[in-house]
Amino acid sequence: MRLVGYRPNAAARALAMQHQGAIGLVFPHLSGPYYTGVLQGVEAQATEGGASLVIIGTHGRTQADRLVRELSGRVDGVIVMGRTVSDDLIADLQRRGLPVVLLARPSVGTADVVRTESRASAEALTSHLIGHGHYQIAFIGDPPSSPDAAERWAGFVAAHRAEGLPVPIHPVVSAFREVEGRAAALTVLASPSRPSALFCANDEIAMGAYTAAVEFGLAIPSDLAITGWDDIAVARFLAPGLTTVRQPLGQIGALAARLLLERINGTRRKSVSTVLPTEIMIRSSCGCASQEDS
Amino acid sequence: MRLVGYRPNAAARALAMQHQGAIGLVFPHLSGPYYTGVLQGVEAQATEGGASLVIIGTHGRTQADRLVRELSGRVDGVIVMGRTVSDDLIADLQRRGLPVVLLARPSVGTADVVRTESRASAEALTSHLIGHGHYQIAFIGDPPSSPDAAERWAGFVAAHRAEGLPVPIHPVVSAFREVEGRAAALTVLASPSRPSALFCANDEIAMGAYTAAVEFGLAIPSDLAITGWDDIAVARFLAPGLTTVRQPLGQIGALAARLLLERINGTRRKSVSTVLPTEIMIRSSCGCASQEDS
DNA sequence: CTGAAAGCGCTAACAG
DNA sequence: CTGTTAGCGCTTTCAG
Repeated sequence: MRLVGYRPNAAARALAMQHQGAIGLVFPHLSGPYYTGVLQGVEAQATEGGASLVIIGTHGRTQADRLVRELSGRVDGVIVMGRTVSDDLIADLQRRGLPVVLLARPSVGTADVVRTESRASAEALTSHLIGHGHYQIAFIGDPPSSPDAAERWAGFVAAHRAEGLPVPIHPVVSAFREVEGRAAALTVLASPSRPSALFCANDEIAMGAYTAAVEFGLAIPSDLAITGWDDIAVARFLAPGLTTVRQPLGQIGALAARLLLERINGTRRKSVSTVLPTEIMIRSSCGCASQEDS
Repeated sequence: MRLVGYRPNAAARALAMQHQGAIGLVFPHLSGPYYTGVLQGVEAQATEGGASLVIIGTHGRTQADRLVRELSGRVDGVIVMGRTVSDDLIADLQRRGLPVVLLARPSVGTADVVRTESRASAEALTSHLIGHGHYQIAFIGDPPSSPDAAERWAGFVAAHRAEGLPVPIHPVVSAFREVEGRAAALTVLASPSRPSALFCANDEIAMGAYTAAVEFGLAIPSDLAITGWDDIAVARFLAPGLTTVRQPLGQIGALAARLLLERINGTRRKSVSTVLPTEIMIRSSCGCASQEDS
């Protein structure tokens, strides 16, 4: 049997070997550089490891659990990002013996976890703003919707406490999107107790805040200081340059994929939890003197 | 047999039904908003149509054909973007009866094709620059590497011809990336016959050109006019606002996915070729007076 | 060491 | 209308 052009049937092989040769990635949605940055890392490592990558966005759907359960049948393991599916589902997948890696998400059972340091950086960044003389800083974001946002909020609060300032009660709610960030910033800028600085939970919110500042005729950073999070590509192109916190997006995804593949290949048995470092990128929007952007 | 918690085995089902319940997407890479914008549209329509989405980036690999051939066994149809795999492979997939949709790529056989209008817009945009008094315009991009870039170059050349200007001989080569755009712009700005305008094949190249202009101490648009392509989110945040051409990224991807699903479901038999319209977004970098960005 | 046979878990065709 | 059986194409085991 030396038939040239013979193509093995993937489904038959998968059935016989009980092995799909594919991994799954579950994310909330794909808008913005954050998720796509992580996706890049996952994609690279998946093909590197000889596995296909099946992706699914939950888009806040209520039936996300059902979709992911269905997905789980066609893959050898799953990477779950943020607040996409219930803890129950994740526990269930593990119970069925499916390797699961959690990304930017609280741990469940024995699943491997990949996170980035958020709390200490948020505290340091907030202290930095306070050091610039800001005593009224608004936090724009939505902690309940995202574990990462929750940690940034915690660090934000901690800095106020450490500096002996009144502890902020609640954030100005905004999803991680530019339009919502603009709306939230407009609201807070119109309030009687207008803050002198905005701590935005990510760079897209910060972009919206820039727009809002322009609409209010406020100069950044003299009238209003702004900080972001993620250090997306545009951060250095904003005028003035956006002070923000860089996360190694590609590395996060790559690491998650590698951990998953190790579990699938049986290379590793004990679960690991990794926290990747972040880096505060000081530019001008926080009030620091303009300098060569890096 | 009313066992609760029964999970059908996807591989067995796929084998029995000769139907994978999945579609594939082949792209060169995921960097930048263009491909991820298209991906968003594909992802949304795939889950909408009840199909899983398997993605693969070729990253300029020489073995891209092999990878995609392997992928083709696990899906019911494939969307192929740009210059990722050989025409031979595409023809081969069709021969095996696999539905194929081509995206931003010349047609092969009976495959459905989704493209955006490029040539006429490029000609109009070039004429616009000429209308601003520019007689020395450099095209930065790499036509051979991308069918879209090739069309933009063709329109660029056509405009020179139509306006009775010397016809440009060749483009300044740069991949669709910011760093390469900056390098290409630096080269051309250092040349003795420095152009007064840069027609960049996409917005990321244009961003690199902005950086290069700053490094040369050139003011945009008075010393150097710049245009881009795609209208990515940051375009309006650049200072000055970037004049560019908007493509409906999400729609492109969504349409491709729908066409593929129609073929898979057998809803449609005759092949279609769609050209989606683009829109020139005039901001300030071309030399037009600053105005409210939209 | 080579070749036949028994699943893998499902669907679809077929009897009863 | 319900219950049984024969594949789907591969891997793996077991005889020969």
